Amino acid sequence: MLTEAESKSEMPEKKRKLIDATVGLILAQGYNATTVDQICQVAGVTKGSFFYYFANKEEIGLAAMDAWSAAWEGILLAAELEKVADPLDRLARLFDVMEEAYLTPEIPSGCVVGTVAQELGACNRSLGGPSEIHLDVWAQGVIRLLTDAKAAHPPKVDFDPVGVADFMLGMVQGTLLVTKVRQNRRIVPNNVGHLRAYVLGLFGRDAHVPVPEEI
Amino acid sequence: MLTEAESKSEMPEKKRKLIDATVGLILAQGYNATTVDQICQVAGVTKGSFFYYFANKEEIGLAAMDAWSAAWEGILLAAELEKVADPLDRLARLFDVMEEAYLTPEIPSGCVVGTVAQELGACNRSLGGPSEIHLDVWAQGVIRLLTDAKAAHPPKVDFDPVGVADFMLGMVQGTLLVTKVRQNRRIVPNNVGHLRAYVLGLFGRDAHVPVPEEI
Amino acid sequence: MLTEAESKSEMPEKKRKLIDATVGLILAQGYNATTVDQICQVAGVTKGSFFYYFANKEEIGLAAMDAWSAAWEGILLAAELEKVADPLDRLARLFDVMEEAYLTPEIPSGCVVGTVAQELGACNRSLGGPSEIHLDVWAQGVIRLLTDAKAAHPPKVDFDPVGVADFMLGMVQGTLLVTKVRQNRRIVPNNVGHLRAYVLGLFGRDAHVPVPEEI
Amino acid sequence: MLTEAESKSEMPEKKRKLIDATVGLILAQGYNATTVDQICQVAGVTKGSFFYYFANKEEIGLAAMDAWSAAWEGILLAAELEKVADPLDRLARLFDVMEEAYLTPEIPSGCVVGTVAQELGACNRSLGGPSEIHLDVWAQGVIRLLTDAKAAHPPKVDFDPVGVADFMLGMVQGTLLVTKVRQNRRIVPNNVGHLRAYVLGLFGRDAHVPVPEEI
DNA sequence: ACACACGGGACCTCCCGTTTGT
DNA sequence: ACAAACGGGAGGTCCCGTGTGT
Repeated sequence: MLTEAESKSEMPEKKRKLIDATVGLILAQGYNATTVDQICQVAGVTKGSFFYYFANKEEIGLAAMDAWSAAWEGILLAAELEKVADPLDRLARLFDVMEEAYLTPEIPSGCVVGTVAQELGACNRSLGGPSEIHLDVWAQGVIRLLTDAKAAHPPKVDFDPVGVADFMLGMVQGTLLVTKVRQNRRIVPNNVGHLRAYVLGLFGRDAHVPVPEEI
Repeated sequence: MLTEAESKSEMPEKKRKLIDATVGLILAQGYNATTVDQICQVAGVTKGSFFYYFANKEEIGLAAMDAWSAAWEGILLAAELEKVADPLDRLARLFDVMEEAYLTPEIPSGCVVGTVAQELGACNRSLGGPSEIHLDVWAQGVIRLLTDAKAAHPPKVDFDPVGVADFMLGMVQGTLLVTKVRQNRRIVPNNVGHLRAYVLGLFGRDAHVPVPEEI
Repeated sequence: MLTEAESKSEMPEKKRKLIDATVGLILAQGYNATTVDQICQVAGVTKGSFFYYFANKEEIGLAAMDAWSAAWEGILLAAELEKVADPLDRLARLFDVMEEAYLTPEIPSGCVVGTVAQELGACNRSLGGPSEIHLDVWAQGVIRLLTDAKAAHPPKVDFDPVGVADFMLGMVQGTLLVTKVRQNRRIVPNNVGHLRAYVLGLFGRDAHVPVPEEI
Repeated sequence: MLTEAESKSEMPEKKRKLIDATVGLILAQGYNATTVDQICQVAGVTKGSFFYYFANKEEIGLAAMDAWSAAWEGILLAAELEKVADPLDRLARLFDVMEEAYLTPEIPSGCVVGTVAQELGACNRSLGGPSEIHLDVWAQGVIRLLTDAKAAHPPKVDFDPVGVADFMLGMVQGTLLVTKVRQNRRIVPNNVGHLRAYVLGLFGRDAHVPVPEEI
């Protein structure tokens, strides 16, 4: 989603602060409960500026999702997945990156895209549509990894990369949702562990199934 | 959650209609976007009646979650899981029931509890707390099944029933979330299929991994 | 105001409780802030009963004022003013009775009639009118005392009993108002003391002017 | 109370109109019966503007009391009390100013502070507290006058300036209350007359006791 | 590029009074 | 005589977005 003419780095500071504030508020309260005034207050910016940069609340919702996806891409880039030679190792590395990212305290738990999808997916397509696309883009990345791995390592049982990617997407979103209500990230390593065990297991590669004493 | 003195069946009709309307609206738009006026209109009831039965919007939110959980328990009861002798078969049956339920067109897709949890879990504990409890109750039922199955059938690899139940909970919630944005239930059989394959696989029982041509 | 066919003593208990609750609530919060539901709750009665005994909220407001005036008459009766032979002594006794009554902790401070008069006097004559009459009835009683005293004891300076009664009425109402905000009755003896000193002074009778160390 | 950075003269016009409207409405109907919509309508301002200037109804209640007190200080300032050399003459002049002010038809009869005190003094301290303070400030001004007068003119009988100021405060508030329900100001000169006679009498100075034919 | 003032409508809540039934 | 259910509307608050000016 860095297709915008104006990438986040070369963005006016006020605009960036507004987006950052929106991301934080959506994670904390969801989209509907977040008000424009709140965003402005947290960003330390007046409403005049807000409506200069964004035509309406929806637009900053889109921008927040874009920023969120870009941040996630940044995490993957920083992980230098492409430097891992074997496609299956690359896939395995993805699970580690995910677990690490979702446990980093500096990154608020939750997912802006998933939150918007849950709240508006069914009733507001102008935001729900883009949220769906963001999720699909995420899934496509995973599909590519799975396909490459399949090409390099014939799986023990045949599977559809699309289906497994959807399975992983659901797992991730559900884990973040439960994490939010429980207000702790305890289940992250557990859920990612089981997911890794399953997916790598499809390739016949043994992965550790999480057991009580570890957690 | 049928512990209330007043079960849904012996409830005043208007109250029942209000709760039903709320369930539908929360599934469609989420909690925050649902207004009291909307609920009344859909239920065909006046606001005077609404506030006779519910002190405030939060209270009907709680009632909607209770009704939702009760409905799910009703589905499990109707499935007569307890009549399945072998605990592992019982567990296997659960996946079938889940898949069937999430695909029944009469039951709107999504989960009231999960929706409330996503929107309010982190910022409104008076609703977030109960939503968390509902999720935990669901998980506990699964934990029981897993424990019984473990007792009857030594698993191929050891696992923690609590962790696996959390994994399943996350999977279910995430699947419903993605289903909502995608506006179709195509991933339900896929995700439940993978989940079944993984969990039964822990017991060494082969389950069919979903493949493309089936979907 | 015992002209009602049904005096308070031979009143149904529920009706009496409703009136008592109303008196207390008006003293505590005023007329407008007092709701019918509140009255019912404090009285331990349902709304069905309320609207059986009173056509609307205004009517119980009138009844509360009547009850309040009746209670005050009861205090005067109990004080047996008429047994004091000398009219001026009778007048002097009135001040003592007032001071005592306004300091009795069991009697909530404030005046139902004055409160209604303040809130509705200018904009709701159906309650304001009767409140005015109640005040006038009080004043007339004082006028009688003053007139009798004047007849028996030629005053040092001539005065109009009506004017002095109004002065006393104003003083009493103002004192109760200030007492209410200050949330203590400290000024009661002070103000009644000055009032007594002035009125008795008109007759040349020395009355103690309140001084600091007493209070 | 002119300590606010923003005195009424340099206030946005809409804000001023809102306060003026509130003052008028509180005098006419009291605080509780006055609605925000009414205030806006009388002021010729929309609700959007109202809530731009005032966070809530309470806040404009405070502002109305401040404005009212400031207006009264303005009257005293205009009367140039401080130019009267003799402290006792100054005190005497205060009675004239009061009588004059309370009889000016342009100034609506009643007292915003007293009205709020009566309605909310006992049950809403966020408004009751400030109303109490306003009354105390008024009393303190009188205490100063009485103390100065005592220093310059040894009184005939000793008295406590604080007690006499409270007496005067009660008298004023009560008079305004009765004036409101009677819907005429006839008792103002009478009550102020008696009050002046009493207070000046404490200094041995003869003041005219109001007699019938004058009124 | 940004700040302030403003408009108007939606939303939750509450409250008075009525209706229906016993 | 009383209780429960209900109707409908008003009130306080909030919130998105617009205008005007600099």
